Amino acid sequence: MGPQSTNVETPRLAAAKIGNDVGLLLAKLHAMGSVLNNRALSDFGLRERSFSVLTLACSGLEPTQRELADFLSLDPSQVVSLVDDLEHRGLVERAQGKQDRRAKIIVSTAEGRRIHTKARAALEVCEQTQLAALSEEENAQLRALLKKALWG
Amino acid sequence: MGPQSTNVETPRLAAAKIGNDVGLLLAKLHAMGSVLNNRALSDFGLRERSFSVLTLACSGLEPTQRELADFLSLDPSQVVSLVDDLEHRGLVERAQGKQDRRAKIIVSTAEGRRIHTKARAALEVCEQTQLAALSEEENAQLRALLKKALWG
DNA sequence: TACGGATCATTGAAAAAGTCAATGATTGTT
DNA sequence: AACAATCATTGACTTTTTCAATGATCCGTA
Repeated sequence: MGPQSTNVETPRLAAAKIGNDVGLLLAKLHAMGSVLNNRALSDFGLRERSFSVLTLACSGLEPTQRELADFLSLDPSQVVSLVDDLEHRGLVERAQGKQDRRAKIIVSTAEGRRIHTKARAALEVCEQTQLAALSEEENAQLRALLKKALWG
Repeated sequence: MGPQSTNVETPRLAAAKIGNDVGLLLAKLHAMGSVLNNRALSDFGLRERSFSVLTLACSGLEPTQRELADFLSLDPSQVVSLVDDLEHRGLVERAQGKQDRRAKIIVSTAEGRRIHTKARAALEVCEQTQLAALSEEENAQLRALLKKALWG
């Protein structure tokens, strides 16, 4: 089955003290979610990565590619590929930076926003599936803790 | 800066509603942690993956390679490579499965346990760094939520 | 103003990781 | 005994990641 599996049986190995390793817990939960997310996003020709870029492009924050790279923890060259793809499909556009002419600002097209809205709805179903074991309150708590860990 | 960066400045993009996307939050925190972890583990010739395998090998749970693959969300062929590497360096050994002679049980050597203890200590420093923004209680809470989300 | 070092997007090459199908040994089931 | 299923392994293949080099542009400083 491999990395794609969504098998959620409780493995006896969870007993190992590795089950307290935050790094591994994050990796596992992320891996599990990625499978679900990418599966759902494939209906829109998107993957987690390109969806994230599209989301930022739709945010109105007018991110530069450098900012996208920083925020998404990607190499700048990876952002080039992702934006290339989205641009070819008419979902985003490169605009010239306002203060800095080296920078390119990524903005969504109307079609991009249309796709994004639908994809986002599909993803919310995935999140519910992924965090089904958590109550609504715990769900919010998890989000808050992750955000706090990231940005204080 | 790319995926390697440990720059933790609060980016203005965090304002985007993507900041509520659990998948992205997990990806980011995981990516950030991986950089720190792999950097620390390189002193021992390990990476996150091989450390995880070593941890399970040291756990006394006598995991088979198949169990390692399932638990770590890896393809079985990836486990072969990881165990090959650890075995060549004398940190683990392949033992014959007890009920099933097809399966190989991965057990640690004395040297493996020695390295693991030291590596584990180094990783705990990383975790503290990564989760510096969280209180001790929140830290435990995060672990608990992640574990609950994974296996209820 | 002009120089010099730094930053941006981009390219392309190289390394690493992930995916997948096929295989021999072994298991459990009919 | 025969059959399908499972385990570890191999090898081919694709994708992702990493890294250095490049031209354009920005900024600080002389």
